[in-house]
Amino acid sequence: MPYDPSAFPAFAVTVDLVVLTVRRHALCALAVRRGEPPFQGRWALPGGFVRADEDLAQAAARELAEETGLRAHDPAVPAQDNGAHLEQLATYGDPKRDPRMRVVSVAHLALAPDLPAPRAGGDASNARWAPVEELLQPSGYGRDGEPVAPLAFDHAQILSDGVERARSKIEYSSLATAFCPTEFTVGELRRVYEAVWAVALDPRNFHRKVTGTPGFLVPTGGTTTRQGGRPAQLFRAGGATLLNPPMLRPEV
Amino acid sequence: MPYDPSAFPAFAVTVDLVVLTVRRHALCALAVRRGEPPFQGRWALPGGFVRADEDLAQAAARELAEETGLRAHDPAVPAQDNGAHLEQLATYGDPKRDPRMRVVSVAHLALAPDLPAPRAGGDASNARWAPVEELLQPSGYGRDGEPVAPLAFDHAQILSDGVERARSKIEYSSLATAFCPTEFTVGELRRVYEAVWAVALDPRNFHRKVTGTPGFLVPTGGTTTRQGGRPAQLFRAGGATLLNPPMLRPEV
DNA sequence: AGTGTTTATCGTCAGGCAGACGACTATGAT
DNA sequence: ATCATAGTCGTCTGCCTGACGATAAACACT
Repeated sequence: MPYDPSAFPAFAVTVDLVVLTVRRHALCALAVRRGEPPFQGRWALPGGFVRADEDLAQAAARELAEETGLRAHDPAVPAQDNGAHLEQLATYGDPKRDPRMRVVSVAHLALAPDLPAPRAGGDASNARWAPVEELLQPSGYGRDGEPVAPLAFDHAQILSDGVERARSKIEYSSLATAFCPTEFTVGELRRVYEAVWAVALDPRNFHRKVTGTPGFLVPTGGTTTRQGGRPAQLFRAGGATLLNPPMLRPEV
Repeated sequence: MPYDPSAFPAFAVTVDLVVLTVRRHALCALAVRRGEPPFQGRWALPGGFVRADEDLAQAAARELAEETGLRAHDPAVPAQDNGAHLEQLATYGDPKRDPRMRVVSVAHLALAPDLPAPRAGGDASNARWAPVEELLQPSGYGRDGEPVAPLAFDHAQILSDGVERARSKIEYSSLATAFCPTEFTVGELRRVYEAVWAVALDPRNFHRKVTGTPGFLVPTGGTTTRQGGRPAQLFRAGGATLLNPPMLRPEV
């Protein structure tokens, strides 16, 4: 298999981002409006070309920062604040996925706490958080009646894969805390699970499970009543990244 | 983000394969000897360029067939025989991973039953099954004293990721049957788990678990004594792809 | 033929964990 | 004061797992 540089076809390589957050009890993804053809005016996942001297993870972190202002968590520094979880998702390379040229896209998955407001290069009307069910419908409309689906290119497939990855990964890892602010309550964490899985969980069993798993949550000592009702203890994410035994997703 | 074709750097895109099998109670991977620089004479994972009109999965299936003669399972046809499991693993794109040029490699993971003999374009001396521990050592030597490690490029990292994927995936899926021939016994399946995880499992509890999981195994009616001892029932893989609850990997 | 070895298969028992759900606590709203 | 809301602690029951005893059916010896 010779590596003669003239013997292989040239590809463009991009990174596309599935950026997920939980807003108003719903799992939402970041979508940006396309400014030029093809799919001009349609919504798509944020993304862009990988630069010549850039690693794939670097490119994804750069795009994430450009679109949301979020810094990506360095996996080597688990106790870092104010950063989003970022991981490689999958790579999409159908020869016809972009009508103009051969583009291979390395999709990444980012999980972020609820953010003040989206921005896309400072232009708010060209970026939005939309519930994933809206984005994944064959033809979806947002609350303002504007069409938000289907997404451009194969981005519906990418988003679907990203959502499925997130849904399964919070089962056996502490990743759900990436959707929470630095300090959070057990109830807030439970509402994250309920939003991502779109199910209702028993508050008592959930409390027992997460507080009984060593290393998952560490109490900060403080309390809050920001959710109403009795004051709740505040926690922050512990060092444990794997949940064993896992949190079980209820059957249907 | 303009898509001007001159505005992006050109990449070469390859597929690399982690082909795993179980031989002589050990998890083995397919390695091929490099015929030209860089890393000439060293062992590497099989792989090659993605062609201009080819999907990534097609390219991986083609490389797999070229190197092993195996056809890849079509995931839409679960009851297919004589095919290997093939799935995308991850993508590696460090700018310096290939010293000559910018190469992005989409690694794939293939699981195959024990095969008669490896072949690399008909040249057996340039392909071999090697235990993954040998291939992953900082400097490993095969049973014949020939150095087999370290692998070329970043292939040790890719192999390590593939092995970890296989180890975790047989926990919660029926993927371990991909290492078995069409018909197999419970004991043979158990030896697959033991080889992949490098642990010893209790035959009685394992038998209870796999025969008690609906849809995992379907008896064919036949028996065999090819492992010695009391005749064992023959099974084939059932339709179930997910194991719930999962098979638990022992601690330690 | 008998004995040992190997592998397969069935059973038993105790501990751990999850689902269902009762009870109580501490806030803010009316 | 009363109610609604959310949080937290317990109890009970059933399922699953790990540890391990016992039996079954083949082959290899002697």
